[in-house]
Amino acid sequence: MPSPNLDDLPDSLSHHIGYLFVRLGKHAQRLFSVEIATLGLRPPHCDILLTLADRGAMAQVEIAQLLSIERAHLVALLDQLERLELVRRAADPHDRRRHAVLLTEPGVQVAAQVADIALRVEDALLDGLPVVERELLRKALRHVARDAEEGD
Amino acid sequence: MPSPNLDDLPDSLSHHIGYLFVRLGKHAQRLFSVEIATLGLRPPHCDILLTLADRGAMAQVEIAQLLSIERAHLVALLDQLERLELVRRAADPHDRRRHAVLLTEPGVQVAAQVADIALRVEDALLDGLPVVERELLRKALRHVARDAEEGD
DNA sequence: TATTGTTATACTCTATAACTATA
DNA sequence: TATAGTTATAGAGTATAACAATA
Repeated sequence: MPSPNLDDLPDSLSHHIGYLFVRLGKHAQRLFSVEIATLGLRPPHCDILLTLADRGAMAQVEIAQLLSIERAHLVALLDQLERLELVRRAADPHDRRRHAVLLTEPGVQVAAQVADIALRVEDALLDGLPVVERELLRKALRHVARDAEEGD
Repeated sequence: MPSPNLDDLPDSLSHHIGYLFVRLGKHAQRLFSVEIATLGLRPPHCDILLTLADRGAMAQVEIAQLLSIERAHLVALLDQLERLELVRRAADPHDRRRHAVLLTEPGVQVAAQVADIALRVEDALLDGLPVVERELLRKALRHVARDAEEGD
């Protein structure tokens, strides 16, 4: 569903930074979701692929903690990625409870495509914002996101 | 579930403005949801209360369009608000298909409480950000949110 | 005993189609 | 015909509890 006109909303919403975060988060997700749907993926799949591309093999519990995905939910996501042959679960020789999850050859390539799509989406999202302000925005968002961790 | 440490994530996520929007949107929702839960409310209920406080009586279809809530979903939300006696549906004399939705006396008071909670949540969210940067952030977010409307 | 992966369950949000009563 | 409110259904995200295998 499209976003409503910002100026028709009450000021208590349209000027509220928390509301704007929620609204823009949904908008960004929507733009990104449309693009990656062509690859048969949804956002959490992409978080996993990008993380494995960066970190190499990880246990499921490690992926879950890092990405704030419930251990229980991750199971189905990895099943789907395995069915697409983008990741595989290997035995961990040191701890037979664990599965080492890693990218396959096509998984590496799709992860690169996803990173590319992410850049294009950010560009579309911030089209009207001058580059200098864009970088100030990035800095401010990272600042607030770091502060948010303290309260957890 | 708490947010993971930003710096443990791959740069493709931790520096991506779209990802930060999604992440901060969820964080803001979580903070706000905890506060309003004491009133028996969830975020969409609050959007409705604040809108009615600003606009006065509205038809359901108008609320739905303004807040990007599905007409079908709005029905249950209003049922819940009616059960809490915060809004009521009145007959529209000009069009008997329409219901004029309006705040009750307690509804007006709760809407004011919600607006107050929203301000406190924003303050908690942006605790570490200097006021000047806070206003620059608000301006940038509103800019991006307005641009987003064009693509809809 | 605690941890890893798994299954099952439930609630919210979102999206869609179809029904009714009115226009 | 089209619109307003309603009902029902389904997918996705999130949260919780409980189980088997392993540490």
